[in-house]
Amino acid sequence: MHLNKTQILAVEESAHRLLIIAGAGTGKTAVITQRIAYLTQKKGIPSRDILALTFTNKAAKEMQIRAISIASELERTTFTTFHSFGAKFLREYGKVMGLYRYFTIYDDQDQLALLKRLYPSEPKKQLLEWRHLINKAKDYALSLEELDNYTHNIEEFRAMFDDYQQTLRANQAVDFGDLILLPLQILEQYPLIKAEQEQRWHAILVDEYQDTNRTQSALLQKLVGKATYLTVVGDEDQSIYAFRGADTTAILEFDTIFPETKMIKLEQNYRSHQHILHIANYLIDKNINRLGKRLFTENSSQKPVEFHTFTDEIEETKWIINQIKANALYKNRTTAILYRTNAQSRIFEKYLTQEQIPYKLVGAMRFFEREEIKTAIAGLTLLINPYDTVAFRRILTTPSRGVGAKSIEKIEDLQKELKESSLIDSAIQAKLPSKARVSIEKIALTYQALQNQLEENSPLKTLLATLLHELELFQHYQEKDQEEGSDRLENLQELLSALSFYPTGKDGLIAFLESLQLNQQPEEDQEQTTLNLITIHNTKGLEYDCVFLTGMEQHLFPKINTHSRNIVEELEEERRLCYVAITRAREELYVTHAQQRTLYGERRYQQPSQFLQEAYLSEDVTLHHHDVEAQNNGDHIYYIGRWVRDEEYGVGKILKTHHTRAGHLTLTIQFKERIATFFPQFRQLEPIVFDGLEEF
DNA sequence: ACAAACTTAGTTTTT
DNA sequence: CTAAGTTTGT
Repeated sequence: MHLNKTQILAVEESAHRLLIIAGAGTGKTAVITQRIAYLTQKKGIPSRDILALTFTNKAAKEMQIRAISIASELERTTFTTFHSFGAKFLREYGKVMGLYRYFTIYDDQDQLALLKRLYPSEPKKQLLEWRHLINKAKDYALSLEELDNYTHNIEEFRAMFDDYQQTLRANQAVDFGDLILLPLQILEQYPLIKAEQEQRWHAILVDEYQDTNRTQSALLQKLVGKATYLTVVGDEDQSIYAFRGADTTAILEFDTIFPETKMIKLEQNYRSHQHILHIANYLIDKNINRLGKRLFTENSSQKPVEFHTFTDEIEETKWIINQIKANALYKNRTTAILYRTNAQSRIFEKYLTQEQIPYKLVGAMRFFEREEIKTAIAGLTLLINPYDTVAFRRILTTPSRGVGAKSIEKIEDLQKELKESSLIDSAIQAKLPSKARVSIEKIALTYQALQNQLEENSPLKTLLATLLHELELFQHYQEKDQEEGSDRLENLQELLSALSFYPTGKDGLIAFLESLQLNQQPEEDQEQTTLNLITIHNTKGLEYDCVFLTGMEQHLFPKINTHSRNIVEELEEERRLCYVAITRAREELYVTHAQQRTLYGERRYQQPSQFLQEAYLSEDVTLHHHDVEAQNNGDHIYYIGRWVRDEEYGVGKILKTHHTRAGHLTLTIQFKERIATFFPQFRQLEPIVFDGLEEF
């Protein structure tokens, strides 16, 4: 691996606090992995005392593989996500917070299910808001007093929060927020554990630091001792998860949190060619809130970036697919069609299927979020966490077993009274309608048998197969598959085979469940597939030879909630998102928009995205029209003195027409309020005929 | 307790 | 337009 001068500086920096600002495609993974190797080899830090934290399991795995390929002793280094780290920490130290080793991890769905059970009559909107506030409180480590500022009904919210928290604990469950917050609280409250942890890690490296939330940042501070080498790598321009609690102040103010920080910027990009990088730089420069950097490349200029205008989304799709067909000759080339919202993938799927072109739809529905998988997981969870009411409820109600809301409430109430008794034991003792009673007894018997199997160390695969069979889940989902033509049974089969890689017994099962709850299941490599359909958010960290950035239309991208208080901040985040999209491309970039599009079953006129204007640099971009009318008339529809109506500025008169060096038309127009110059195809502009009206 | 009819709201989502 | 959620009827 050849490193440039700056990269070497970053790898060998001896400061204990190092902030590496690494722009897109500047080789940050190479730098982190090389630095880990350097720390072990030159600074004498044992490889097992190094902790590398990432946000996704994929990134952790990738980093681990690369590190080990540099130095095999790095297989002892811990590469993990913040959340897995938290989970592991809690399995070890959670006891002080009343958590047993077998606790369950609740995802967003489970959280909502729990809230819904606590407050069955509250409208969904309220529950969603509460969940949002709960997560916010945990992500930002807010005190209850601070939290009061976020809600109108303080009393009600506090009571709800208490309820929620107590139920979580009674269930022996934690949510994602707890995975970070509880370790932080343990470190705050137990100085002995803190002292132990400070010694534990001699070096900590954090990837994608721009995505840390406040709690993660606070946890990091607790793990870092004076002698710890702390290295964080990030890029504020690629922070696209603010809406989920990521807080760029962590990276922007890193040096105030950790004094005597050395900052190194990696600005040489090895991924994209010059035209692509130019427009990316030009666009992101419109953001105010950044540390500021300018990527450059020595990659020679190739094909300019192409901007394409279509009459509607069908034309857009057809053209893109033709383009892909034409380029199919190049093998080993990766291509991606990017869009802002998942719904946009549909039309591409439709036409690609029609043309029989294979593609991969990335990240639409995650494996472990599928209903049948969640049910199977619930079944297994109940086996090791007999207090998990969310899992219990799922098992009791899928398939329909004659056990309804009333019965479940009775069982849970009884369980609360009996305290130590498991939910299933409580169910046996509860007074229930006969139909429910029969179902419960069957379930109890099944669990008795499974419990035995688990203790006898039967293979987990056999165990799950028994569970699915005895609880009639195989049958249930087979029927569903026939009804709706789904592949649920197939997914269950996949789950079974995944299970065969885990050791037997409780520990194996805990490990398996945790890997599912934290989305650690291996997935195939997206970049290997030739054609990918993917949302821009999902492309972070990925790169493609050829990128189609589609649906570049105002209100679709940027997509901004008009009720929002921080429109400016949201717009900046959208701009960063666009920056991420552009910088995914290695060789070819096509940016497309349609003038009309059907959204929510309604035909709408779409204005071109403001980002088209903001990224347009005439020497790097060529413009293309696929509008039949405009092509026929050429430039003739716009001439000096002609009146036009612009969607934003209203009516105006063309003062000047001009052709750029690249041959594109610009118009200078006198509007009522101002004079403006722009490319007509970037605006919703139409020539108008006046009946002798010269005045505005 | 469950299924069928009706209403309603539509970003992005690493863990 | 659709998918998901709510209400209504058996």
